[in-house]
Amino acid sequence: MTSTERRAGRASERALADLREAILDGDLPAGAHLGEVEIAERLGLSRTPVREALTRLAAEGLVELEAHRGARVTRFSREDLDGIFDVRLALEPQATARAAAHVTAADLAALDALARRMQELGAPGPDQDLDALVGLNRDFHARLLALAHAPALAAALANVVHTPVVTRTFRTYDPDSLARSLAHHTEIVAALRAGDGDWAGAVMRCHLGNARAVMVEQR
Amino acid sequence: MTSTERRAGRASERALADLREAILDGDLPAGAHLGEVEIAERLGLSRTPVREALTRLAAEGLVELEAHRGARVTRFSREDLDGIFDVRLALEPQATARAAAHVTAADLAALDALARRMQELGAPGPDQDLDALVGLNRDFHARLLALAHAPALAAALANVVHTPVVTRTFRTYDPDSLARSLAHHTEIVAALRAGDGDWAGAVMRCHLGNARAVMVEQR
DNA sequence: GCACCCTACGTTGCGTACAACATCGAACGG
DNA sequence: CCGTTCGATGTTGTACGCAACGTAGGGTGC
Repeated sequence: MTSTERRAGRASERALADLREAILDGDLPAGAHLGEVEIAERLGLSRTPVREALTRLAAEGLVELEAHRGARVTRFSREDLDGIFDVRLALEPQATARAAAHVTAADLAALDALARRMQELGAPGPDQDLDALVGLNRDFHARLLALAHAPALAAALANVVHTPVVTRTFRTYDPDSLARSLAHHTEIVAALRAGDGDWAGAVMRCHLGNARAVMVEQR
Repeated sequence: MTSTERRAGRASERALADLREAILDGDLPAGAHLGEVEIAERLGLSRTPVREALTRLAAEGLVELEAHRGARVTRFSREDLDGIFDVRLALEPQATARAAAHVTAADLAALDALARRMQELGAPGPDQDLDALVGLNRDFHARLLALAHAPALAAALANVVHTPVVTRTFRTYDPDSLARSLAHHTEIVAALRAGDGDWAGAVMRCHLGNARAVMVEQR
């Protein structure tokens, strides 16, 4: 999600995407040790592109590098998480409000489809699939952020909101909080359709407040 | 290339610090082309650590990498600058307000010294030294940010507020704006001394508004 | 038995060589 | 004379080898 995706022939790029995906999906748990040689062999590359990928992941904050002791997937404490929500609350409502000025009919349709699908998958019952929500949620927020047309704002968020934490915790939502969260998405779409940025921003603020409560309680 | 040079610290760290300083101080102007070999030879290193430094600078947004075409110092448009101020306005006042809760007498003394020195150096007359303000200003804001004890907030700002732009523009302040700006620093110290975070945050908001006006007008 | 040192190992950090790619210039053909 | 193509050249991208560093384990001295 960084703005510097344009470099590096396939190898380094692939290592970066692969590692990021593995971390975000939880295949590499927090605190896991990442050896350069191990990763390189697993991807069929040399250490060089792997090393570059790790450097960039470290800049994003997804991994931590210790001198001569390798890389570890970053661990987040409750305080870290709280600080992250402070930043999100300061920036994401503003971004959402701005999105109202740029949103097109096609964007609305796409966001609406995502929101509705999430409500289907999140509804209690045999068809409930909390894991599938993860990707959809990421997509929804990413689209919203892009619609703000505020690159600096997006960059600030991207380097702090390490979605692995937020992403993998849908299972920890209690039924009421989950229902609220999914309803917020739908309400945001409604607000954007009405062209009311203030409304959309306010809903996002609710959305984050609700999420923060779940996260903080969980730990 | 001698073994004594290497002892000073990790090569890539030095390359990173050196390059960042050169960009922030304007020795490397915006848009300047950065060749890996050229930098490597200038620093007496191989391309490897230089390359790592460039990768990290790209993640910070200070340079842009184009595939097989090298790195360039990032150029900022007026829109970019405006977006950066949006982020600063969303985060820095909050950070300043939080600093009030953690500030110690020693911190206050250091901040006060910085603010007073800046007022001396900024005052019109033969002793005026606008260039010296640059470093002091960076230091002041960095200390303030650290006092907030909010790592996520600091990280979000660090990856967006590319001070090169802000830093080198003290010469473009008109006398009134400059006087206001320096007075704000002093007032922030006063607010912190009074333990009034709201006041401190409000001053920071003024400070940024004033700076934004200067920047936007300038371009 | 305990503490300390010292050695052996695995890891990262850096240097160097080679390959792939992009750009620019000149020669050729229309 | 202009456009196109092919080669020359410089750059970045990748692989690999060596050295430095940190760590752990065994051995020795007390």
